[in-house]
Amino acid sequence: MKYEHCSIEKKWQDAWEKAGVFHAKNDYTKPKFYALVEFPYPSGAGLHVGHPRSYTALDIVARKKRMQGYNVLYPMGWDAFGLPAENYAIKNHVHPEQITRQNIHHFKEQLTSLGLSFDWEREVATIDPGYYKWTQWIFLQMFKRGLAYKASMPVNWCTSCKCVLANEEVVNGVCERCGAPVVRKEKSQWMLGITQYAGRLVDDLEELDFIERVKAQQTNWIGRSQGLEVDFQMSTGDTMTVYTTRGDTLYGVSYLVLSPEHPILKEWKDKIGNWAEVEAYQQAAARKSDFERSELNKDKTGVLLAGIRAVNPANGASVPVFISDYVLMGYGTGAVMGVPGHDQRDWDFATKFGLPIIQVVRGGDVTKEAYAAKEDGIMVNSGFLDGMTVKEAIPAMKEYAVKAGFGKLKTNFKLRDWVFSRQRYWGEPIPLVYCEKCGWVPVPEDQLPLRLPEVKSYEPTDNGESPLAKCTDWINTVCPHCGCPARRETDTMPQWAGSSWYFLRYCDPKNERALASKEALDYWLPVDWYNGGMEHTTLHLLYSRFWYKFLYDAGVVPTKEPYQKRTSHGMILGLNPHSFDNLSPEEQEKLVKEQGSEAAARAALVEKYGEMATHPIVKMSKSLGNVVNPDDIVEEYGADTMRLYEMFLGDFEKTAPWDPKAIKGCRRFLERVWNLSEKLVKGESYSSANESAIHKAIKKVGEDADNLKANTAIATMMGLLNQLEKNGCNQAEFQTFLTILNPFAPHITEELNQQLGGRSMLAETAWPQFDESKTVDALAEIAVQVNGKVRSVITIASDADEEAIRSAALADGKIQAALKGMQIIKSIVIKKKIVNFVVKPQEIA
RNA sequence: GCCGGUGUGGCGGAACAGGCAGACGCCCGGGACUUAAAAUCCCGUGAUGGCAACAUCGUACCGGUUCGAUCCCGGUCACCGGCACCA
Repeated sequence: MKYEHCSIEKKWQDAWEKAGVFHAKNDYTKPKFYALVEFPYPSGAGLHVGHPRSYTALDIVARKKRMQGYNVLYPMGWDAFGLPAENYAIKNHVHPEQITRQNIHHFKEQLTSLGLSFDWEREVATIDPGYYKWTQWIFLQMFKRGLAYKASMPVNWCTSCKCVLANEEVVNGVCERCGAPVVRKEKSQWMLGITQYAGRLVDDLEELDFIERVKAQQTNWIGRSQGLEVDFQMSTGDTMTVYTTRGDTLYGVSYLVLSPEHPILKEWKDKIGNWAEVEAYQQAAARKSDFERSELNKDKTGVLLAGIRAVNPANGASVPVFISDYVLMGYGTGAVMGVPGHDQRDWDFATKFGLPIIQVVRGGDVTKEAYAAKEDGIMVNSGFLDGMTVKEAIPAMKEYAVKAGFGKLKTNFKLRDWVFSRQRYWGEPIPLVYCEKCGWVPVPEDQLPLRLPEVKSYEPTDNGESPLAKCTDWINTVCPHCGCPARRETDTMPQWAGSSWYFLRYCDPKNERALASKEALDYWLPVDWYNGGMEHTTLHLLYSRFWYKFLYDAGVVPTKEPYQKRTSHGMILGLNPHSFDNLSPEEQEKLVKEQGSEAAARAALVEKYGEMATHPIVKMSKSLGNVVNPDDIVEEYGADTMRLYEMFLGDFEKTAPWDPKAIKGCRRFLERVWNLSEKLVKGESYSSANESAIHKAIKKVGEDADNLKANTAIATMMGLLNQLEKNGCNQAEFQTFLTILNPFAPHITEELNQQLGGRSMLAETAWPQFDESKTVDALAEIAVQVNGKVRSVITIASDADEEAIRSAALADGKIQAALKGMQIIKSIVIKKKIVNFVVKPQEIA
């Protein structure tokens, strides 16, 4: 028989579904394991080869855990609200739901064809009213606790999506989603008070098993700094508070500088001698985008506030006051003290405006640049701080400032509150009503879900209103509180809303009375292992931790943190067909001949295709024609081959290029497994000399599967197969081999197991045990070195003692030759590993 | 600039409680089978020298610790990712 992957894979996918082997049990007495992958946005493009990398990795973990007797929850769903479907709907005049449902159907077929062991009974979609009822419910709980509030403020406005964005959605001044420029716009928006959780979101990372770069990135993004607020007496009679993390440099202050948006300026209007100039600067600053203010304008500008002076509370010195757009209103107090000797920005500003530069930490040359003092720098010109190190001076000044009454300790965060409204149609309606008398009033919980109304046009508007604003029948309602006429909120929630809690719904997806039952949440949470993309670190991952912590405080969920372990897969890239390195040898030769040299050939490619041609490995893109469609791979090689290759192509956490040739190696492996099985069926192969190799493989494959090292697990099984082919094997050994291969290549292993007379599915077979004593070979090969260089290898019983090993080494012919005329000074013997003789030439008597 | 990560054959990558560097696979070369090709199977494959046994050199670079370093320590360089006028 031939290995026909198509029929075999279909057969077993149907069999698993029929038997329901992947359904999580509602038996809360069993040990549980909750494995989670990020649910996809069901785009029209269908599955990308990147998706299965994550899904297969945790599928292997989930399948193995099931075989080990765990009650495993490995669910899948759809993050189904979102702009692409809405934009498609606008263009083609179909309802976004219709196109989204089609895409979901297609995605599900694709996922099923990969043999992923998702529990489809627990499938969820964020667009189901039965689901978004609870998204709305959570929002209302936040509203009731003051965590959702409406504020008018400058927001990020995407000029193409015609919609506001959260700070996390703006990347290098452009929209994270569509790449269009983002501008500032003053708008009234619903906000979520994530900053109230900033401290906990940093601190609680510590006890979690998250990969380092995720922790670092979140910590960075939250950006906690602990410093001091210092009050300066002003000539205007009031005080100005500045924030600093470097109180130790207070003696080095030569000016103060405020943000041009600082509200106190208005109050000082009459006292400022050059108000017209100040006002002109304010207006110029307001016109600049954030991007211009930060990226393009490192050159310092500003205006002196004529007639205003400030008094340094440390030494009584009077210093001038400026406004400059290098100071941000949104951080700290919107005012900073200028210490040009030790801060490069202040140095640039002071140099431009001819302000004094006072050195307060010894070292560097402050006439040339600011000296960024290290912790062990010594304070000078700083009164009572003189002679201290910077490290000592920081707390000393804090203590002094607090005692003297001009300072107080302050912690600041870079994290901003979450802008939560979107002016689009295809999102969850915000369940609030505005009443002239009562203000914002929640839609009563028994009226949830508040459904999206049908509209004629999904087009976003230029004036910044949601498409729902045109839907007058829906908007006009009565106040649930007083019964007066009232209007509904027309903005919708961002896509991140539904994905902030979806993993809770999987625990109990059909519950109509709660987002999930208490028992289910208590049993399944926290998620034991969550894998997802790095691009979600400061978006989805941070947002969902915040929602979860809120629900913890509200008594809904049982733990402080939602995810015990977080890993991240590297992206799958493609080969660049325009790179010299990826040309065939013939093409390379031809091009070199044409251009004269390899360097010239490379230059010609860059000339033709741009700088891109210097990168042999690039993101897959339609324009390069290097996009790989998973369906094609499944059809040609089969899902098992696809799974193996996705896992074998490199270190899971690193980016890796898809090599269309290398996948053949995985297919060959499975064909050899198939052929060996055929031999066994015919009774042509037998032997049992493989015991130790089998036990080693069970151990190694098991450990690797638990540690996201499927690549080496597969290499181990390839090595084992090489041995089984060479030695021959018996049926029991082979079936053990099939069992450990099953989580990786589930279809072919089920089929062969059945052909060999296996009565139950491997998916329901126990993961084999290994015997530690049998993983040890009776004989060990030991390298023998002389002065650190390997001169020979001896084979000796593994349990030989040091003396026996030494004697055996000394008896070896090659070693005797190497030791001739040498005197052994020292010998190192490490059992089962190595012998090293340290020698020097023998002294001649 | 700050934070995190990574540098190993022609390629993807193994090996890190310090102990034979290059597992496994791809590519490539040779052979078997075939009328032939594909597929399959066997052999070889870090570099240099040698018919060979073998020798020397090799884990980005410089230095240190050690009997012994891809691994630990100090410094340098390059690349990737994140943040960035956050005081």
